[in-house]
Order: sequence, then C-alpha cells, then structure tokens
Amino acid sequence: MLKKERQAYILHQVNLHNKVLSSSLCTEINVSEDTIRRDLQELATEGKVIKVHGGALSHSFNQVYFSTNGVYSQNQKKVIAQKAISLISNGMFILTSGGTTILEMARSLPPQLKATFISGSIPAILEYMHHPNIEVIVIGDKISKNSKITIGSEAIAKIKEVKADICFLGTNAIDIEHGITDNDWEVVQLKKAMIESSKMVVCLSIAEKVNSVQPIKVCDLKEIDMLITELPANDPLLKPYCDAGLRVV
Amino acid sequence: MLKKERQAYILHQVNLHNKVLSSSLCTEINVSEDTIRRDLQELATEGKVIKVHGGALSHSFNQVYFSTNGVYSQNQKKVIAQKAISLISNGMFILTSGGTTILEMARSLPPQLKATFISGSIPAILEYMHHPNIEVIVIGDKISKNSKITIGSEAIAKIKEVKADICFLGTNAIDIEHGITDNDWEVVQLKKAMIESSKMVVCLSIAEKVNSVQPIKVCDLKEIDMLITELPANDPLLKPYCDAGLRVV
DNA sequence: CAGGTTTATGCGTTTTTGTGCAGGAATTTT
DNA sequence: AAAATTCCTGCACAAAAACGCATAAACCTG
Repeated sequence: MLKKERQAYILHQVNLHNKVLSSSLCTEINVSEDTIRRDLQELATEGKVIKVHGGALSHSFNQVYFSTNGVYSQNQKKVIAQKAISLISNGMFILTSGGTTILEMARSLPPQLKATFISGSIPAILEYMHHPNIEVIVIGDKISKNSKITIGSEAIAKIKEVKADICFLGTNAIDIEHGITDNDWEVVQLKKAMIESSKMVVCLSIAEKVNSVQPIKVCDLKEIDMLITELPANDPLLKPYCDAGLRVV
Repeated sequence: MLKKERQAYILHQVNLHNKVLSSSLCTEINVSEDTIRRDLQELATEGKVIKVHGGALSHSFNQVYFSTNGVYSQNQKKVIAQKAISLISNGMFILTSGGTTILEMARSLPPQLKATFISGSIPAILEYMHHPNIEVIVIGDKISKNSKITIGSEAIAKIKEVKADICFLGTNAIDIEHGITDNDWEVVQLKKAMIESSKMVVCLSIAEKVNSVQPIKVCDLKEIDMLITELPANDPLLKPYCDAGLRVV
C-alpha cells in the first residue's frame, strides 16, 4: 500500500469515527507502529487531524466537546426560553427553579409582561428584579452556595403555601424510565414542592440532557405536563415523551 | 478510551449538569479515581472547570455579574465598613438591612470570618454569597424594586423569629431630636422589626446624613446602641450623640 | 545504466506519558 | 472527637513516542 493511499485511508477513518488508535491502525494496514505514527504526525502538521497520545482525533471532535463560549449551549437555551415565554400571560403566578436555562428565560421576558414570579434562586431573582412590570416574590431560607438557591424546610413550607399557574423547572436530566432526576438532594426537595404547588409543570431541557439520568429522583414523567427543548416538537428523540402523554414543544 | 477523549467527556458532563462527582465519573468511564482526579486537575488548570472536593463544577454557572462602581462617597463608606467589621466575631448571627454602606461592609468581610448573615437585601445577599465561610439566610417576601429588599408582613414575621447578636442598619437620616428616620414606609417597618430582634443595634451613616431628617420615623436614638460614621469618635459633630448615650465609633 | 541521492520503512533503545496502587495527610461528615 | 471520604505523593509498570540507525526501494542524472 502506498503512503498517500494509507494516509487517505487513515484520514477517512478519523473523519468517520472521530478517533483512531495507532495500535488498531497498524494491525489493519499491517505496517509498523512507527509508520502509523509518522503518518499521523504528517497529517497533524497539515492540520488534518489532531494527534494525541495513542492515536488521533478529528477536528469536529474538538468542536463538539470543547465549547469556548460563556454559558454552555446558550443559543439552544435562547430558543427554549422563547418557547417557555409564549406560555406566560398577564396576571399569572409563576414558580421557577434556578439554572442557566431559567436565567435565559428571565432575561428574555418581554418588557410589557405583567406577572408575578416566585423563586428562591438568587440569580433568577436578580433578573426578575430588573424587569419593569414583574412582581417578584422571594422564597426565603438558607442559601446553598453551590446552587445559589434558598433551600430548607422554610423554603419548602413557603412554596407549599402558594398555588402557581405554571412552574418552570430547569431540568438536569430527563429519562423515560427514571423521569426527572437531579444531583443535589436539597434542590430536589425544593423541586418536588414546586411541582406540587403548581397547576401546570413545565420542564425546560436542552436536547443533550434528554435521555440522561442523575442520582436523585425528582418525579415521574406523569407528574409533569410539558417538555420544552430546542428541537421541533416532532423530533424523533422526543417521540417517546409524546407517547408518554407529555405535551412536547 | 484516550485521555483527551475522556477529558472531553468529563467537560461535557460538567457543562451539562453543572457539577460532577469524581466517584460517579470513575464508575461511568471505568478508570481509577486517581485518573479522574488528574483529569479534573488538568481541566481546572486550563480553566475549563472548577475543581472542588469530590468532583468539579462548571465555570459558567458560578459567575454572577455585579457592578461596584458609581457608589456615592465610597471611600467614606469603606472606612465605616472597617469599623463595623471590627464588631463582628466568629459564630455571630447578624441582621443587616440594605443600602450601599452595608454593601461595602459585605464586600470587605475578611475571608476567614465565620458568621451567619440574615438579610432581605438582594445586593447584600449577593455579596455574602461570594464569601467562603459565611452562612446566608434570606428573608423572603415580595421585592421592593426601589430598595431591592424584600418587604411585607412575611418578611417582618420572619425577622421577629430570630434573635441576632448585632443588627447593622444602613441609615438614611439620623437626628438628635427625631432619631432614625427614613423615606420608605415598608422599609421602615422592616427596620423596626430588625431593631426589635437584635441584642445590639448599630447604625452606619456617613457624616453627611448626620443631623438630617426624613419623613418616616424608624426609632428613637435610645433604641440604638452604636453609631458608626467615617469621622473619628471625638468629632464635635458627633458629640451630641455621645451625650445621648450612644457608643460612637 | 551505474552510482549517488532521496524517500519510505522497520528495528532496537531510550524517554516520555498514562495509569493504577499504597500509604499517609487533609477534609468533610457524623 | 471519631469515622469516612477524598486528596496527595511517590513509585511501579506498561504503553506509546522519540531517536538513531539500517535497509531497501524509488528516483534522478549525467
């Protein structure tokens, strides 16, 4: 096999699988590992692949995983925020959790909207506070510095006193089998209370989090009414959730 | 699995869920915990994640915007803040109102101080939240957008439930004859409750506000224990307050 | 086409890198 | 204060890379 031919093959494999191991290549093509390494070296200096210890990675690999922009997946979250906002009408009482998706929604609220937002998330409260026509009710209690949200029995008791029109949950993981799950026990307690205190529960989740699971369970799918992602409602990824009875937007 | 690949996966997880545990990662990827820790270490030095005991946090999540410029008489307020801080010792429960002077104090708290701060002022809470060793208790209720503080009967009821060691009041006007006065009825109600709920009441006031009067009365001079201004304690302006029985610092 | 030159490849040795493990220190939780 | 995690440090070991060298094929070139 010619050198050029071999390199073309390698490049093809890299682009196909996003990664190659030099060890597997050298048995495939039946040349020594040195040769493979030299090929990868060349392809790397030409910028065709990214060489790493043990093999090489495709360029798209890096693009996918190493997001350099500030908030992760911000554009998707903007789309979600817009969909969520379309559910809100004047005069509503709205409970919200924390999280960057909720924050994005808070920032995008139309200025003429008049509604009452109830939350214990300090960053979210900050955003609501800047809005000219929104009433903000703060859920008080001890602050969890990790999640920047008030947590504890007081907070839960206060949430149980309200009956909101909509509850928007920033979702950490959602899965057909395990429902909504999260990774912070205190926050989960809070979300449970919020779900109970709302006529309608809306989950906001970027598509990447759909079909993922976290250690602590918040609730079953049947307890939530609507799922909002950045994908169109008819995306096949969301089909199972439609079938499970959720309104998917 | 290649090292880079693994790190990309980890980063992805961190960005998705805002937090990862090294223990769960190491079972997911099936490598030793040391390897995970080394990966997190690397990602942390590259600034991609924030490493903490037991795992890592997403960077984008932790940044809460706050502006510090444009505060009136900031230098005087820094002096006042320092004097106020000298009153605080470890383990204390401290009630604070809002206002820029209180904010300046919040920013200047020494990092090793361990205390519990109770407040309904959102800007103050933000500052306390950034502090490594301070517990923050939020007084919940409706937010007053003018004063950026929670107001209402709920807030007052919650304040009455505590007995703080010190209460720091950002003061709007103080006068020998009329005592502490202010211009927002709701805020005044709150301050009254705070005064009642504290063993010691400390007024922070820039000298400019000394001997001025506002429409609504908070309390008489005899209800406060200490007055802090940027002036030295023996300044003639403060003499009448000394004579009235206040500790002037 | 003979002889020199370049290019491509493989081999053995030495370095470097990646990983896991053991212990003791540090930190968190109870 | 005690118990349980998590972290760090040094070490061992294996895999991979780097380097120098040898060989041979390919390719000039007069």
